[in-house]
Amino acid sequence: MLMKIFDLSSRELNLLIYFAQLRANEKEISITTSQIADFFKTSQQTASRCLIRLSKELGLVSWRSTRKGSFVQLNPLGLDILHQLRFELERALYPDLNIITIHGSVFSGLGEGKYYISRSSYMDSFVKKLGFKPFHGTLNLRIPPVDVDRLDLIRGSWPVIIPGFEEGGRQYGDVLCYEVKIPSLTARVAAIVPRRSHYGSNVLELISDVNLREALNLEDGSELTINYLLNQTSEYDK
Amino acid sequence: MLMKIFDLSSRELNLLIYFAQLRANEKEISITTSQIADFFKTSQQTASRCLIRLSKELGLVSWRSTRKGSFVQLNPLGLDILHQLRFELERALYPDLNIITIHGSVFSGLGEGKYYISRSSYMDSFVKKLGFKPFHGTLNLRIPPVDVDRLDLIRGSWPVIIPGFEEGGRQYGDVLCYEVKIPSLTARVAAIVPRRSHYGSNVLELISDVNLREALNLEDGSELTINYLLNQTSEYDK
DNA sequence: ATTACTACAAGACGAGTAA
DNA sequence: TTTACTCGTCTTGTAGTAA
Repeated sequence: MLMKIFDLSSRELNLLIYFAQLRANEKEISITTSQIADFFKTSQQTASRCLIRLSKELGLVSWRSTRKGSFVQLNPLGLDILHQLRFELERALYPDLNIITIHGSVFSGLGEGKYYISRSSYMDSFVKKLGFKPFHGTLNLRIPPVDVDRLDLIRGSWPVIIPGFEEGGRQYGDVLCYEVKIPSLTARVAAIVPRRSHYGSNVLELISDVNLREALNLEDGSELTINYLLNQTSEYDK
Repeated sequence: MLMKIFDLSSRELNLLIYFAQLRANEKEISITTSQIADFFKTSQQTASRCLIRLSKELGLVSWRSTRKGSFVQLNPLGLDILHQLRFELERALYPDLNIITIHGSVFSGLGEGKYYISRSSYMDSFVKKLGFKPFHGTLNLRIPPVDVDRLDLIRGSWPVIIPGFEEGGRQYGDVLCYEVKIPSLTARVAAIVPRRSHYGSNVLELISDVNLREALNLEDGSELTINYLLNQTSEYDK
């Protein structure tokens, strides 16, 4: 489950930041509870308890402890919290930023997106949560490096969550959507991040109530601009 | 006094973010404690106490309450907290960012900086805290808009604090310094932000143990590049 | 409506300590 | 050395309510 920054104490939040600064999102790092306690000027017991809660209760870090020390790694949900915080902070410090524009170039995927979104359980949720029935296909966009930072900012915002399900013994995960606009197109469009917390990735899938390839006369390599509005009534506070 | 993000509870931090998103750093906003309580899914009483602590105890917001509601404005120290958080978060999410480069163009000030830094009490602190005796003058730099964002990032880091004092019935405030490097110059250099929390401002004063104008052969309008190293042993945890 | 007090409940913290 | 338990204390949140 996606978690919100409100649900964390200041110390837990700061601990996630501390771990990320030590590159604990890339690899497991070695640390002791006393080191953490020293850094936060608190007791070793509190540091230990904090670590237990972050891993067992909240699932934000992977963690194993031995008699000689602890080993910690941020997991995707933990990184997600930090990106949420970044998003809220950017909105706080730059309230004039109302729109995030990113560019992408169209490319053909393996048709996986098409297969996934056409599962009826997903389809029903799309209609219910986004208010439109997607065309049975997705448009893949590759985002240039210079725009990935802004894409991560979008990922840090609270998504429309299309819940996962199980079908035929197979697990289908939650799908995270962000409603976007394509300039001079009235159609409803949403960007899909198929797997949770793929920060730094440079691909995006678009769904729409129309066939975007036809409507915009796109082919592989075509450039496309999408806009994300920051101050739309968000599901953040629900 | 400058405050650290560790000293705030999660709710206080989130409340500052919330206020800033409502543009409470520019102008006083009208809000009720029940609205805050709803937003954070807590009680009206807790919201009230939180507000009291943020204003009376911590001095991070200006606040007046009436029988009909409250009026809140972020003060510079509150904004400062958010920039500190942004700095730590950027270091967390982009740990490869080790150096911040900003450009500036030299201009002549009114000689105020020279007057200020040559107060003996400041001078003594410079030697003690920075480890060098500044040349009796400052170099003014004007930062182009595109680099102001990075300048704010530097301002969000924990500064070397040169304490203020009183002399002849006049108050001299704390001076905040950030040690920087000028490429291909071995001299010690520090950037000064004369007044606290001037986020968004586009000027900077440099002090150094040498006369920078002479050493670099600078005149008004000359371009200068300065580097700020992120992972220098920081005073952050002191 | 509001804000914010008091009183009590729930939760967090740290000292001591076992493993 | 570690981690992490128990337990007493202190802090923080909420309900009721006054202004």
